[in-house]
Amino acid sequence: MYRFLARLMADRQSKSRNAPLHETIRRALEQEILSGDRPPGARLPSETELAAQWGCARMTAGRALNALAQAGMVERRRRAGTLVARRRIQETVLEIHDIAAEIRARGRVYGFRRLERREQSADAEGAGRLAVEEGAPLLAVQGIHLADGVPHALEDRLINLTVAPDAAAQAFETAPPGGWLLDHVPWTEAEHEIYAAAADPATVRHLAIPRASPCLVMERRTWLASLCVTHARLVFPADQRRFTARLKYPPRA
Amino acid sequence: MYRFLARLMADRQSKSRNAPLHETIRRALEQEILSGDRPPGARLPSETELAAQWGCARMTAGRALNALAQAGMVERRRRAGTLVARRRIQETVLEIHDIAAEIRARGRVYGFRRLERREQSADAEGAGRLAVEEGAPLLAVQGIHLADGVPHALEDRLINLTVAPDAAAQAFETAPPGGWLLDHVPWTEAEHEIYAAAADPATVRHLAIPRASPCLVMERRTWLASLCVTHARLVFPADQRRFTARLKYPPRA
DNA sequence: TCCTACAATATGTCTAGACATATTACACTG
DNA sequence: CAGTGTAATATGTCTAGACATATTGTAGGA
Repeated sequence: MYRFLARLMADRQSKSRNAPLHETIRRALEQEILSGDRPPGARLPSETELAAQWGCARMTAGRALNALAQAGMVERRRRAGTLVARRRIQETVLEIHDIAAEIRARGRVYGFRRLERREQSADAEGAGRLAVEEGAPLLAVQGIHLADGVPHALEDRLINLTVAPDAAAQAFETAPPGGWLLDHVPWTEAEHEIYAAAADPATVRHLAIPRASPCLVMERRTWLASLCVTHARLVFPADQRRFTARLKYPPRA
Repeated sequence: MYRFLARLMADRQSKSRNAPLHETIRRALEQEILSGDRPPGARLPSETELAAQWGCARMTAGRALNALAQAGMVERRRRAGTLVARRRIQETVLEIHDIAAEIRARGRVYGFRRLERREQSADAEGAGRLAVEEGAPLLAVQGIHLADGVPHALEDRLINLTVAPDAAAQAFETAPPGGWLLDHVPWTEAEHEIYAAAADPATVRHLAIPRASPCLVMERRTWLASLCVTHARLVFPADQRRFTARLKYPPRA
């Protein structure tokens, strides 16, 4: 009833005339929080109060508050109300692309050269990297990613053949295992680790870089439910790769 | 009407008896997508169809679909319907905490020692780092973060005094600028950059590490609307820091 | 044949209710 | 004074409608 009234009120108070009401309310609250009017720990109006203020249904107000909660800006607790969040984890979104895509995006020609391929039973190291029992069948692949024919990264990969038996039929001679795995083996979880390290002798040789020069290492472990599918260690010479991330959301001012 | 009926149906089909219906529907659809039953590009049932299938209101079905859309698993377009997403950017969430918090979380004592503090006009380098005009008033602070008294990271920071004039009154002798800024200057956006580099002579001296040893560098730029508030460069010896990230969401199987 | 108008469709937004449930404040009791 | 039971409160979930709007397929016209 009187739907147009709520819309009118919204229009009067918002800059962008076409934004939906819940978005307008969300922005208004966000503004109050960012400006410092509502410091951390402060209580926002209840859904009922907001609904009255904006002349809308409770659900519309709730939607705005839920959006803020999902962004981590506020915390909602029954009976206690909606509180401006205290803890400010800087949650940042890192977009990790395929190496091939990354190289091509920079206008360079991508290539892959396999160094080694070995089917084996998991030794202690392999078992640890893949979180499987010792003796489980593994496929170990080592290769180099090339940009314009120049070594760009060294890849050291283990594949759990119990989970991905089809991988045993692949040579991975000129195409890296990463792409094939993505296309053929489903996964539900992934862990990434990024750190710096000095190049070890093998890396120095394969990437043709100075002895002990700094490298950026990325390790990725992929899971299908509770089973580890694959573990990859990618070593980039320091000047070849950096990770950039934009903020996901302003947690507070 | 017959609210209990929808609940009954939901209970029959879901494992966790107490999950809300929209969550149950979301999980069911997610399952179909992850299992490959609905490959990328495939169409999910429309809200109306889902509502009929589950015996619920259209809004409840829509909520489930919206959750999937927000997670990037599906794409929703009017008239076209809800399609399983194609593009698979590996969006990973990196949680970047305060250094002090990070150190204390490992049960070590945190400390900070200021090395240098200089108010100055932006030179070419500073102007570039803060994206301000040359000559703008800046505050440059250099210091060391300590864990149990041992150097843990070298911080090199620039603060835009035009945006954060109060910073000029701070000494930052034993407390790093980062914490103060977070508490006193609002910001709306942040950029992070992570890369490896060899330690330069100054870093070697301050951190007491071997010459040219590998370091992990994090640069952070913080913005308030369109104005850059501060730029920080944190240099960690390779063994002192690594970034770990968990997958945000399974983009697909 | 190409272009346009129109109808069908699916999502987007919103309402005004309802009951469910966790949490808190407070009064009451031992 | 400490513990307990209870009522109030705010969120959580859901319904059965409504109108809005973007997009697509199709039929008809130039």
